[in-house]
Amino acid sequence: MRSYDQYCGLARSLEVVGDRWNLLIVRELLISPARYRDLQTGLPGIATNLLADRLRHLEATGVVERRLAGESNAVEYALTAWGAELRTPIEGLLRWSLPLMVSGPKDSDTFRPTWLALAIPALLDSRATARPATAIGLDVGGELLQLSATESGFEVDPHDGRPLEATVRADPAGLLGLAAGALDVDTAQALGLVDIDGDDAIVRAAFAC
Amino acid sequence: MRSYDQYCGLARSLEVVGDRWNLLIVRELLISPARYRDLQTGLPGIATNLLADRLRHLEATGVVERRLAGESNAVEYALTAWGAELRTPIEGLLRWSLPLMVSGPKDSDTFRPTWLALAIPALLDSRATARPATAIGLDVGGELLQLSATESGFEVDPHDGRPLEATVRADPAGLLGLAAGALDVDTAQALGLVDIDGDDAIVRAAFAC
DNA sequence: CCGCATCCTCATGGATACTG
DNA sequence: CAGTATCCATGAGGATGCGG
Repeated sequence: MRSYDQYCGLARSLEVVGDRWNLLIVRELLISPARYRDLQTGLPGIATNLLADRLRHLEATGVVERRLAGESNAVEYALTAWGAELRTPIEGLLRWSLPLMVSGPKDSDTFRPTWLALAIPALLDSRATARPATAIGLDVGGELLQLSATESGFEVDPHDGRPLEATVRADPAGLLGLAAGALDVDTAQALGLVDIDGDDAIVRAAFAC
Repeated sequence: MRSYDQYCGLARSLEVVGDRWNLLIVRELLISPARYRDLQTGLPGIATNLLADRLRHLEATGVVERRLAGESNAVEYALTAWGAELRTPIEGLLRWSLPLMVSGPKDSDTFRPTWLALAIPALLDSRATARPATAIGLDVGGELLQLSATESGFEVDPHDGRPLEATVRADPAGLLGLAAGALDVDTAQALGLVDIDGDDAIVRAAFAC
């Protein structure tokens, strides 16, 4: 990134994360630390030279940490504490993007259920008042995720095998609509966007907050 | 901007505002609607073909509105309601950028006092508890701005001529440090970063919230 | 003047192949 | 697996032109 040469926080932020792919790499690492190969598959379409380039830049600027993890001293990338603070502006953009998402995926779009691990909490937290202590399974695209309420907000993680109070088989766009409050459970069911297994009062409570 | 082809709100946001200069154009328009020429001077370094290109794109995507204003039917650009909602993620990036700003401006950096109209409220509001009803003058780079507390948060605008309770002549980096709480008034004065004219208790109260 | 459009050059991005 | 190297396509930057 060529410098903007402006003494402005936004310009300086963009010199660090404004280049193409940078924020999407941060997105992947906010979901979880990852290997080089994981990043390639989580970022369909990125050229390998660009990924290497961006990772070097993000490491040099203090956003990303490169470390050797595990038995085999495998290369692993993770966010630094400062890099993880990008969660807030990214959640802001996720909320802002809602009008762009309601139309659903294009045919050419790839979709990874793990991306919901950022979007659902961002949408729910922005309107949360009561927080039921709930663990709900989200079966989206065949992958089972787990929505749970914590003290600090909502979390979506890979299902860890613990018993779930209900399971929602859902279409990605429908799930976002529910999380944003743009859609209620009855309508979503009527439209065939979600299919609830178990007590749907639990699901209603979680998405009605 | 070439599409990322991902059904992810962040990716779709970036397809709208992720290209170089886009968010800086939004910054200028968050400060105030502007003419083409105003944007050129507020965005030093932008090529005129790029500015025209970006404005077309932002208009086509519904972020910016182009309208004819004033006597002479002069072309004016302003944010749409949706575009103005970018204030939240931009404020997030402004807060995130603080570690990049404490070192002060480079020699090659340009600086425009109006940029503080976004940064100061973003930094103050993130830690605001009590809000004194204060109108403080900010004399930075020779331009007089006015910091005032409203119900919804802090505002920085061009000085409108009304009486000020105090005036702070300040260095940009010092002012950001004060707003972020990284610097207190005594230290800033001792370092010669700020020079207070009038009752400095007012200034202390405003920046200590 | 203002609000762009055109032209040209050079830096960056993208796709693919290849390597320690 | 974790990247480099290479080559081509695209986009950025700067200068200039031009109608209103």
